[in-house]
Amino acid sequence: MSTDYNGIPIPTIKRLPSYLRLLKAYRDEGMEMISATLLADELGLKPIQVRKDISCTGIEGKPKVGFSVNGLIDAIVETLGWDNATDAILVGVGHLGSALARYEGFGNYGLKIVAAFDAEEKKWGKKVGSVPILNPAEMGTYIRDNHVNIAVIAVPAEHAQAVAEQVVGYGVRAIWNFAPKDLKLEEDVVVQRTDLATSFAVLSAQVKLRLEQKKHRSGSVTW
Amino acid sequence: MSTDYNGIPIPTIKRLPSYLRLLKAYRDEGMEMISATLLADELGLKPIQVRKDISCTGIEGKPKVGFSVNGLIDAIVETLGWDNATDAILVGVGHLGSALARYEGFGNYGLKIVAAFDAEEKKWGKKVGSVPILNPAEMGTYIRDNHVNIAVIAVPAEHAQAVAEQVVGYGVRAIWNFAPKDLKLEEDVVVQRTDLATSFAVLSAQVKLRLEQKKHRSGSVTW
DNA sequence: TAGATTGTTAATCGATTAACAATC
DNA sequence: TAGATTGTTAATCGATTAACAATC
Repeated sequence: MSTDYNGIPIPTIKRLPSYLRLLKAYRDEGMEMISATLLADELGLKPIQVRKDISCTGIEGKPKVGFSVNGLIDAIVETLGWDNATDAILVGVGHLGSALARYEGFGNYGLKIVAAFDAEEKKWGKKVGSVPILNPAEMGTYIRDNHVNIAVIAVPAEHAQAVAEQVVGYGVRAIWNFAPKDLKLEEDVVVQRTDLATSFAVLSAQVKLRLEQKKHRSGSVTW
Repeated sequence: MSTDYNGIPIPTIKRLPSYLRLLKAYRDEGMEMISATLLADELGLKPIQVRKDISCTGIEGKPKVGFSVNGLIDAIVETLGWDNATDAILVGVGHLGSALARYEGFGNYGLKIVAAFDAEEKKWGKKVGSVPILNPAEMGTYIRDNHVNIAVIAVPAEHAQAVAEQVVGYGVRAIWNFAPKDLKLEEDVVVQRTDLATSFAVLSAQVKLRLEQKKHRSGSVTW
């Protein structure tokens, strides 16, 4: 009975949104079936990897034909839990927070930012995009009354930990953290950090590596 | 001679910025030596992993004492190639692009956005933060004259591929792509995608898994 | 039918983790 | 000295990839 199921591999989960985007584009072009081979080619992946990923969604294909585009779309959406929209609050309406509040793509992910909170009094009562900005003092009431489970944190790094603890105290179970700060929270709170530094680190390290390789090569033989 | 060196493991690279942030904070508090144990504890990692990561930077520690805080900071900065600032251009000054242009943290990563380009004529000549917004027609000249190697792309998904090809044509060697689109480019162009969908996918999948586990548990035995 | 594509099982690869000797 | 911490070498774990039979 101790299945100890850890869900779908995280690398697979990270690729699912790319499949989904592509599939929706193909669907809009009227395509009904699609092969893993084509998806792989389009995304620069190996067909076998795409098939493995797809198998995680529980969808089965037909040899020689491929997979149902609509079937795959539904399966991925369901696998990611993007089928029913989840309400979330945003904390911190600075430059980044504003951009997030105005971002229209969240609907595709089943995410809806229903309210924003900011420490600056002059913002209270205003809106960012279609999202009302409220006084943080109302946060607890809001979270409890609206059964909000997810908080998007876009406050300065030095306030992130405190804000996180606060919203968790009010009942939030998952945090999407845009502040450059590693949060320490109870085990059972899901935290996902989206960090520009981390992302850029991979880019710069690769650029550096390329430069060194080029140097090495030109230093030895030219071919 | 065929070392076939692939550089530092990507998971390690992704953790380096967290170490760096923490180390800088400790340095500012006057700490001179730090142990992998403490770093690990602070970030919720295992000491052995921190030691392995640190060893990738080439820094050596002293048994019982730990590592030099300043030495580690320098080594990480150097490993990531964040030691000398790189000029980059930003393409696309929408909500997200504006937030990126105004972001003050890039200095810490050795990244400097020196110019922005946007298709909207009314933005030309204006500034976003301290970054001038220019006519995309000038992009080629700008990139070549200023030897720009990195482009940050924050245009709508449907234009991302075309913009990427364009800047690469002008000499850009690395692209930080914020558009929800997988770019197909020559092998030797470094591309890093920072995608809200991907990030959120991991969060939602984990939330979904937790809910299912909770359901299972309450369905069977309570313990 | 022949050939492309699927799904499964096994092999490989790389990162994490464990064990432990070296050392300040 | 004793004990904490390092660095290395080996074991484990998990994801990717390969091989191949099944099938439309």
